[in-house]
Amino acid sequence: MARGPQFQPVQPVRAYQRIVEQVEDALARGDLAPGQRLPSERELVAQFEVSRSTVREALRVLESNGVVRSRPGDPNGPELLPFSQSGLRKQMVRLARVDELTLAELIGFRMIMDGAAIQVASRLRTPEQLAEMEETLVAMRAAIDVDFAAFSEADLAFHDVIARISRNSLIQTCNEVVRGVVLSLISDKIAHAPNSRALMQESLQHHAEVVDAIRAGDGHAAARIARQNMYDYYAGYVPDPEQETLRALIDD
Amino acid sequence: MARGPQFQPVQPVRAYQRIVEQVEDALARGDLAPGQRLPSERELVAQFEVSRSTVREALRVLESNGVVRSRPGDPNGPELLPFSQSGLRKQMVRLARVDELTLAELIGFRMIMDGAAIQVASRLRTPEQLAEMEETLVAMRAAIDVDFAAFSEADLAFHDVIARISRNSLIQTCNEVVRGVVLSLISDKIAHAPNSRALMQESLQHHAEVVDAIRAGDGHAAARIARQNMYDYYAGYVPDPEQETLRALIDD
DNA sequence: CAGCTGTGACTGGTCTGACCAGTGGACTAG
DNA sequence: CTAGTCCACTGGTCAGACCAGTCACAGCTG
Repeated sequence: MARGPQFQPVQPVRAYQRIVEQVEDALARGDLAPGQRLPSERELVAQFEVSRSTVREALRVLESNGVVRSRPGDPNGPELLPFSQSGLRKQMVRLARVDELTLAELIGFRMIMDGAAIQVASRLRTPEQLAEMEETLVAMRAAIDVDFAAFSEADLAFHDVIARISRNSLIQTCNEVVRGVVLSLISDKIAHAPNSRALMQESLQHHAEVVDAIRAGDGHAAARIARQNMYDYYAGYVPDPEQETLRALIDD
Repeated sequence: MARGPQFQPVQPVRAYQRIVEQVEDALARGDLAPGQRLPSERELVAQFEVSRSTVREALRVLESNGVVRSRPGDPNGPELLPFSQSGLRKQMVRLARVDELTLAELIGFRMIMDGAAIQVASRLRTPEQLAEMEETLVAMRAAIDVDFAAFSEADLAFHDVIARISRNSLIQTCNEVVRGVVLSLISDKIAHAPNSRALMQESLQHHAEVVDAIRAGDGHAAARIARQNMYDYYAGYVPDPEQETLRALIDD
């Protein structure tokens, strides 16, 4: 069993892929920057010396990856977009939809992420950021009198602040994405629950306790309360056997 | 300020986008499954009643998202792929390349996720699964004498077992993806470090301690050791100011 | 002079039709 | 039943065309 050179499977490189690579490389090198424009399709045809179909396929790929945006009629050509996490978000949504994640997995994930973020935040937060958190609490209280959508939005703002304080945008993105998926699965049930107002009030109460713990600098307690809150909030929609797995996440 | 109906900005929907949507929806609904084949491009032209350019642009988008793969000459048509992490990875790498994600964020994310998974695993693990973990330790020890790549692979197997025990495939996937991204960023430096062998040995030692703690049922300690290990392993590659943020993650 | 408007060059979106190299299943010869 | 040949069909690429829409600008209006 002589161990020869490690050959790689070779697949043909399509013309449009090379265009994509060239654009992305130029972007990574800084030769192109977000906000700038790409030449028009017909101009690219001339520069790359390929047909318009090929150029367009490359542009479609770039567009789907959130690198550029083409608008018909724009004389300035396709726009190079600022880097955003929307592509990452799209992929995660796909993961959630295709991989048949259970609600329990999604909620468990959030319990972990949100708990961790809160724990870190309670250590790193400045007084100003604490005040910011308290403002979002006020907004949540006001939103209860509007409707569930408003409350949900205010809740999102709260978690946003937390994630920002924890200085980890990856946590923030993952949290937002998973939160969105969870809500898309069960927001109807929650909104139409007869006791939805009571649920919101309880959730607000829990959030306030979290902030109290953060103010006291007890990240441990803050995280635990947050996980408990999430469990109380969502566990009812999870099948019994999986509830136990979730309960294992509450304590630490 | 009458609050009328909430209008949304309307952007034209391209024909190829609708094709992408239809395919993805069919996939999400289960009407299409990975492994199956899509009709040939010319057949799709007939079904969607659009031109081949449009069909092809849709296929390029799907291909770039990791949904299908087209091979020239294949009479069976484009293949529907199982979900893979490559899309997620690609997006993260993209963000990491332009500093939208820092190494510290990626590592912090792993510390949290891996720690949480280990904590849950120490509660849910069966004796058989504990044995499985110990096997991966043996494999890691053996791999030290081969090279860094082998060690890295064995390390991956360890974390795989952990994630599986924690019964949360979302954690598992995220962990693997981020791990891959981190390695792609710094594996060179680690592999060529003069003390790479010592690093591997130390890492193995830490892993063994984690397993010990899991065996003892002390998930708390296990998670802490795991985070400490990850910090020791990677912190050297992180700029000083961000190291502090990471240290905040170690304790709980 | 400022402001509005009409116009036209040009954009991206889509379509048609064509050619090529390569694939793989069916068919054939052994 | 196997080994080899062949060809229908595939995806990749190209060329050229039309359309609706956009934006910059020239020219008109006040």
